[in-house]
Amino acid sequence: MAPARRPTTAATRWLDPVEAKAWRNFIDSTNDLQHVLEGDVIPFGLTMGDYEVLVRLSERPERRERMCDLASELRLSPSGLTRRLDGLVRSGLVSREPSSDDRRVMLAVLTDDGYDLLVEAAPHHVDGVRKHFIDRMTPEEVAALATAFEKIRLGLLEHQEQQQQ
Amino acid sequence: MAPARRPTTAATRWLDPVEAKAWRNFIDSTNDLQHVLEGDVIPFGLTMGDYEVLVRLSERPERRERMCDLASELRLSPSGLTRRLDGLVRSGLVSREPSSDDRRVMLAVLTDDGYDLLVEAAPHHVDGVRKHFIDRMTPEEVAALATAFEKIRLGLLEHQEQQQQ
DNA sequence: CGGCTTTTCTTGCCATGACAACTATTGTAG
DNA sequence: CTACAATAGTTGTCATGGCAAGAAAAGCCG
Repeated sequence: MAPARRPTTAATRWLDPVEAKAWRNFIDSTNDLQHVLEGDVIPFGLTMGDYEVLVRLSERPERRERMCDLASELRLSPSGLTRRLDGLVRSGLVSREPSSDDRRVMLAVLTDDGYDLLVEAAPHHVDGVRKHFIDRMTPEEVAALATAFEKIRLGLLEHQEQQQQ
Repeated sequence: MAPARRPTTAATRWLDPVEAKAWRNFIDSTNDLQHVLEGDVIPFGLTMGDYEVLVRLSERPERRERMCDLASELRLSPSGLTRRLDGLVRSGLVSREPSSDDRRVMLAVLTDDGYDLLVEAAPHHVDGVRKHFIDRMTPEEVAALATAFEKIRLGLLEHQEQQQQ
């Protein structure tokens, strides 16, 4: 997005109309989508953030994962994850367990209650994803989007690795 | 996203592999993209939220807009926008001006300083959008994405209008 | 005109999450 | 083996932003 009146001296390649439309529609959709999907998990007493934690843990062997790995998957800072887990532990959906390998490490473990709630909530979440996202597109568009965002994701990953050095 | 072991009784149409990939790549990209683009405007003392305010105002006639309209464009609550403007007003990039038409209304006005800073920052932002988003895709993918997200956006808009009734 | 509702914005209070500082543990180099 | 560095997690403090309540203005209806 650019200011309405553009500097004439810039060497920047501005977005053409199609590119601008892609970008703006993407931004707006992302925002609205997050809000709408939030509504699908509220009846289960969850935020989308909570839900994401349960999903990621459910995908791990033994339904457990190191805090730092979970944090980077969820794009949360270490402290952010600590506090998110505080809430989930209070509700009994997740428990903390010290690792036997490395005594610095704390494992987040999905409890049976957490798993049951996830199984209950997931259909509603997926219905929402279908209704507002997947089923709005043609299968060709879905496929194009999958490959496009795969490239975007990998590009971002590379960029972040470079930054760390 | 679904739990790793799925309920066998569900009537939900789960996501097939391509759909799941599209969804997950979209989610992850969105998160990372926001973080990266944030970095492009930090050198100008801005957050992406601030930057968005400046952009929207710059696109309006007279570079001014009613608070409530701006809030809904930016997907911010009224109070959220009030506080965001507090910061921008303090930095002198935006000023508040009561409307002469309707004395309830407060107009947010982009100052000359705000406009100048936007003009300075925009090339860097657009470079980032190109590098990490637009230029990662083929032109066909960009076009497909523009139409796909157009439909998604309109679908969400409809849904939100229905909810309001 | 007089009251009732609606709209617009602001403020109090709260949840989320980031950064920096700190502790504890592990890895590494001399 | 001992120091030093790197890693993992928690806590204090702060900024962001949402909801509910309130104030002020506008619209509507009898």
